[in-house]
Amino acid sequence: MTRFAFTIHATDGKARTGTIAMRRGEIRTPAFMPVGTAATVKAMKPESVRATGADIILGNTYHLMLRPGAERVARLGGLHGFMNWPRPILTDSGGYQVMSLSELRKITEEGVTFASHLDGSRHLLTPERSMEIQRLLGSDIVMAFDECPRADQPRDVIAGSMAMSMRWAQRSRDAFDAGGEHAAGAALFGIQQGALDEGLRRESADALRAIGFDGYAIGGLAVGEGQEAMFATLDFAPGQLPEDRPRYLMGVGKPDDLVGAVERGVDMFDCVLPSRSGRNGQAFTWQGPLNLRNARHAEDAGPLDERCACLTCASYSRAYLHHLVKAGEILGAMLMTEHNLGFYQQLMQAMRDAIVAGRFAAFAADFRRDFFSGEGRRNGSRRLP
RNA sequence: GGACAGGUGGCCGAGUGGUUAAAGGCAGCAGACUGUAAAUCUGCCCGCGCAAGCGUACGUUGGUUCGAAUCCAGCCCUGUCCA
Repeated sequence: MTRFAFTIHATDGKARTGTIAMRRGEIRTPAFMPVGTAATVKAMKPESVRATGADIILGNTYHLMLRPGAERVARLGGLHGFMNWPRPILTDSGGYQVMSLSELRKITEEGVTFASHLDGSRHLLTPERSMEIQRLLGSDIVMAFDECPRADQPRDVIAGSMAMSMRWAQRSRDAFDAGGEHAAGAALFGIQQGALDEGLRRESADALRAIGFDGYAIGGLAVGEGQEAMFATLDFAPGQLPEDRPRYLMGVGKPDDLVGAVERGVDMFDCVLPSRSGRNGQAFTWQGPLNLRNARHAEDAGPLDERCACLTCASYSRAYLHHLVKAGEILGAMLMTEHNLGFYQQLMQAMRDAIVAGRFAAFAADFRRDFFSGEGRRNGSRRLP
């Protein structure tokens, strides 16, 4: 059985398309991975997530260790069976929560102590414990435990944080490798840090390369620096990482972020945006984002997007979705999430096709023209008679 | 017919002499959301004005007072109970 094999099928400029073969299934790249933090992609059944075209989803170490608990998931046979998602799962290490729950944690060289956001109880997360939790969950792609610092920190703070994350990367590697049977079937990704600084990114990449990982993530971006700064960093960061390994830009992003990042050599993405925005009434379309709460959709009988092949667009009007969203109906969140995740997967497929066809630049230009046309915001595609 | 209770901005509902264009909630109108403490959060929400400000406004009419949504009187209306 293939543990982990990344094959690049075609390249176009810096953009690449390929597949990652793993025991639980194949991942087409560039890939978008829906986020299922608490063993669920919110508002979606796993079958529906798969139907959108997702090959892999995320789970989260911090959230699952608090509830229902990693050992409990292990006793129940692992995360895949527990949540009925038989395909690959990537688990984040809890590194992001070091930032997002900053008011509830304390960092030392040993690890991070969190006060649970659920009941205030204290929990120590170390590289070793993070690896153990991800093993208990049965993760297919395990992420090294890192610190994801905010973007607005001084350079020496970023440098110190990055250096510690690299030491934690080595400890993650060692702990993962001691995982026996699980390590024989799963992959481990290292995470590059260094914020927007090319030199720090280089140091981080070299440190990770020396340790050796199955894939390399670019962390610490999309944390408030803005798209221009993120792209400026992505102009060099992917190239610092091994060319024959997948590059995963963590936590990104908006549709135009994805296109710009693929253009710069990124292979994998995850983001809560399509699922969260869906629950909050925002739909992504080829013509840009739509806020379905807006009154102008109230009598629009057309679909969210004429070009979208998702199940929501096949059967439900903007008018109906507007009603559901305004009324706070659960179905609104479900249909909107299904559309957004479907749209993201169609975007990824379109990028893969464009790379194979050797016309990625043209695709990106067309995409931006339409996405920023404002058509999506302007008016409905069809009116009630 | 009588006795109580009450009439506040689209709705519900605080306020009970001045700092009240009037709390708060809902509805409405927009905006945000990027390795998920989020089916969440933020702003606007009487009219005119960019603003300062001006004009209207707490059932209604009149009165007390320097000043009233707040006190007094008449009237109108609503609810509950009694006949």
